Amino acid sequence: MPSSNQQMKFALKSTGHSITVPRKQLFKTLQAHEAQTIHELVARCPTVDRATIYRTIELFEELGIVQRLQIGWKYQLELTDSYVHHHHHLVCTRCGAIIALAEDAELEARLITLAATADFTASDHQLEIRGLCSNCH
Amino acid sequence: MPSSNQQMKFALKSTGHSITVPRKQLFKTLQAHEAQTIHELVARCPTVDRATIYRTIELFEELGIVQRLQIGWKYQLELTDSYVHHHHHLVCTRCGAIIALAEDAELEARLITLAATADFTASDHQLEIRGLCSNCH
DNA sequence: GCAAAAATTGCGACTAATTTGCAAAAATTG
DNA sequence: CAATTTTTGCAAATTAGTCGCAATTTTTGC
Repeated sequence: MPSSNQQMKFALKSTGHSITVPRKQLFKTLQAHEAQTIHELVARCPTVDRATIYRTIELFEELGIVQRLQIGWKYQLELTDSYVHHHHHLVCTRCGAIIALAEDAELEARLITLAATADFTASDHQLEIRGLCSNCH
Repeated sequence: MPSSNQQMKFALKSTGHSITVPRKQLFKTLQAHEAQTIHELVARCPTVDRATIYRTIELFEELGIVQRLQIGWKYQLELTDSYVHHHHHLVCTRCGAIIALAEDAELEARLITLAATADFTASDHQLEIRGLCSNCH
């Protein structure tokens, strides 16, 4: 099984892109956190220029490596299902915690079926559940 | 049953806010479209100042009247479940169409159960399914 | 309805976020 | 390794979002 690192390199190579230091750096940072804002990413990669970060995120999105989530006021970035285990998010509306929720076969199956009723071929999805976490009950 | 218009007015009044022309205007525009970016909203409400739009959206979010979705590159605004029937979104990755998908009891029930297993009290959720619409198959 | 009080808006200035052009640097090719 | 192609960093330019404040609109209590 290819490591997600090799997978990322293949995604770049196979589409004619180079494997560069900033790209590896950003990928590593993305792996290190469940979800993060662009601002956090910029802060965590001090050696990479802001413009490069924007450009790389855009490329990673096109290649299906990262996706954006709207959680609260600003969007957050995280690796897609191809790079981390598919999961959903529990967002505590009181303390702001973001908790990963493992995928559930029953739920996923229902999704596909539903989409199909609208003659829609689902390839991917994203679910956010808001509420109160155990600490904030 | 109160019209969603009356509901919006009550939400403002009961929290000590005024009912103003710009607020009614924005609400009406939000009702007229499934989801729209701030930019579209600004363009569709030429008589309302940009700053007022941002302030109103912020207020509407606090009052639970609108919510943001991250679809594609920029966030989109839409009325919350209290104002339009609860639903989810099918987003076509080819043509960009956003299709509303009616809620499904089985799905909703599963969500609550899942959240509960993480000792999380769900109050609200948002689901986006990406894929290809019937026209783009 | 009307005048006073309170809340909101529009405007202009301002700060933050994102994009772009381009020469220099790094990666890829053979 | 030299030539070619792709990226990067930097600075400048846009675009998005915020803020202070005087003018205007809403609301309140007759």
